[in-house]
Amino acid sequence: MRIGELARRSRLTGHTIRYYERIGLLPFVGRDASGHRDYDASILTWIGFLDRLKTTGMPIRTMLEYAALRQARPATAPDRRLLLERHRVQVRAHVAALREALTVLDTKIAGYADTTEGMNDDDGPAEPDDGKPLRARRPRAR
Amino acid sequence: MRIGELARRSRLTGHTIRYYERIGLLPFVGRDASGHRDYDASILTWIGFLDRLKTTGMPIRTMLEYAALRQARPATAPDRRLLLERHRVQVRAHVAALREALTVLDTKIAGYADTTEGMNDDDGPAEPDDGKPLRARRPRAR
DNA sequence: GCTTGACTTCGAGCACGCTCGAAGTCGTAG
DNA sequence: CTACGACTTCGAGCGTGCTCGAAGTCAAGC
Repeated sequence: MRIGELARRSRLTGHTIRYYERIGLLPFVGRDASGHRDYDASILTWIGFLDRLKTTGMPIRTMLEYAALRQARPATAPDRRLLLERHRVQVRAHVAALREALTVLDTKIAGYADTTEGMNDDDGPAEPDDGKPLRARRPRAR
Repeated sequence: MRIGELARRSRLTGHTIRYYERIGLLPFVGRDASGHRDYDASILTWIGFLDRLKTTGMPIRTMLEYAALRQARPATAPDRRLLLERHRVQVRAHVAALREALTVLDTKIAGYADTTEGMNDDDGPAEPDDGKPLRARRPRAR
């Protein structure tokens, strides 16, 4: 399979596939007689998994770690497992945050419920402020 | 309240607060005698709401739309409602995608379950490929 | 009077994840 | 022989959302 077909089937662009190869997310695949990338269908499984990881917000840098462990073949399984487990914790937290935010959204929308008549134009009362932070600050690693 | 205190209480940085004001996400607030921004505690409610929207992945550009409707005071309530409802649809879809990806993650991790002994080093069999796309392609508007 | 620290404005820079175009090669169809 | 379309490499550019530093002002405490 050449890059064009893989692009169609993976719903990535050729450009993105080459980019992924460049950064090491996709293996450096062999070229055919004309110098074109020649993919095995099994690559779709890997891309599919990467896509899931992407969906869950895993940064490329972490996918690279995982990919590297996979490359460094044998017994890196425990490391990979740990990596995924750690990520799962974050995803679950993210889902929880989303669900909470969704209920806020629901409430807000409900507040606009009959507002065709112009009520509730104030986006809710100012909450009594307890001085507590709105959410945890996450300083960025540098 | 000056910007420092607001920063602490909102868990934003002063820089970010000024940035938000610059782009119109926060109102242009009055300055005190020394030229310092002077905030009312009610701003925390707005920032808190923005934070929820951010959590749900709403792009700033959309928050700006909402903010603009809020400014353009009276009867924009139906528009704001519509905006939030549309966003809610997307958030729900995102949550669904996350949950699905989570089960994939669960399966993967389960596959590594007893891999302390070195089994399952292959990240799963290549799926029989049906030629169907992995997920919908979303061309970017330009 | 001087230092300190919290603020001000302004504009540049950064991290991330692509996205795209230029210029060239290759193989097949007409 | 030519045109085409699909590919190749390379490197620059972009959209998003901050992040940061420089240079200056101001008020309070010593």
